[in-house]
Amino acid sequence: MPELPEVETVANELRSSVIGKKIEYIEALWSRSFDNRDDNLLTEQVIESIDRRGKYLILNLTRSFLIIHLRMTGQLLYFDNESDADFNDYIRVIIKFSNGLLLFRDVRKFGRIYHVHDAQSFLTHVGPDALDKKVTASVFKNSLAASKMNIKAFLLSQKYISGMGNIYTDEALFASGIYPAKTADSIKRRKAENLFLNMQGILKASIQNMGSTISDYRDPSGNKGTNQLYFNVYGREGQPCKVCKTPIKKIKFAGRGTHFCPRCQRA
DNA sequence: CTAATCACCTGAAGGC
DNA sequence: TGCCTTCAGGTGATTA
Repeated sequence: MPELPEVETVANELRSSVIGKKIEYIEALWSRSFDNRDDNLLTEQVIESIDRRGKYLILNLTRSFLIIHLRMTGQLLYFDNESDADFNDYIRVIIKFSNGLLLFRDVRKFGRIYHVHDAQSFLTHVGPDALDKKVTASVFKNSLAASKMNIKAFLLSQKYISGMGNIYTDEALFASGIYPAKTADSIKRRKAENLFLNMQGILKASIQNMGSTISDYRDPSGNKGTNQLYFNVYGREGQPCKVCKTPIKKIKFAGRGTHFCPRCQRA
């Protein structure tokens, strides 16, 4: 479900609701949703600050970290009053503060909350965030030039840059006129720079729109995003391309539903 | 190194 | 109505 803009929206909302709150207890109703990598006590720890890297949320606690990945259907729902929460509605983890409540709701149970002592080493396999300032156009172009992967799989991999998912990858490739199966190292530097700018522009615009809601995504207040109103290819199979009127095609590629305009994105 | 498939889960939607 | 298949904002392991 959530890609970089949705996770960023969740992070921003959580910053305004749970920073400074003290954990009273944590309960995992579905044990696999909470990976308590050690039995360190979380009780009494305070959420000091919140970071994000790609699709990972990082809650910096007094002495350790909670790292959260929402995967496909995960939601973090915040309540000032416990009486407003429905504990039976696919709730997998309960985080109770001395004042306030954070519920991890996850229909498909793919999401995870990891309790770790070293956030950096836990995330070593995750590449720099797609909006990180150190990911410059030149860094991006060089990593493309060094890879023989198709560009769709490259952007989805999280290894070179993190945060891009199926929606924003399809949208960024359309905006750049790049065929999804094109090899990363075959994209000319001019075109690669264009892809970089489109990718960041699309991500930032979606953050402005509080992310995209297709079905499950909600922010911690239960609100949907509105960025889905501006998709050019995702979910538009058979509808006319907004640029050239050619019907948008959907194929299975890199293991995912892949939307593109056969005319604007020539092989 | 890259690519493809399965696994982890549940629910919605479409075909018959 | 009901059954069966396919698909879904993701990723990690395993197999070619």
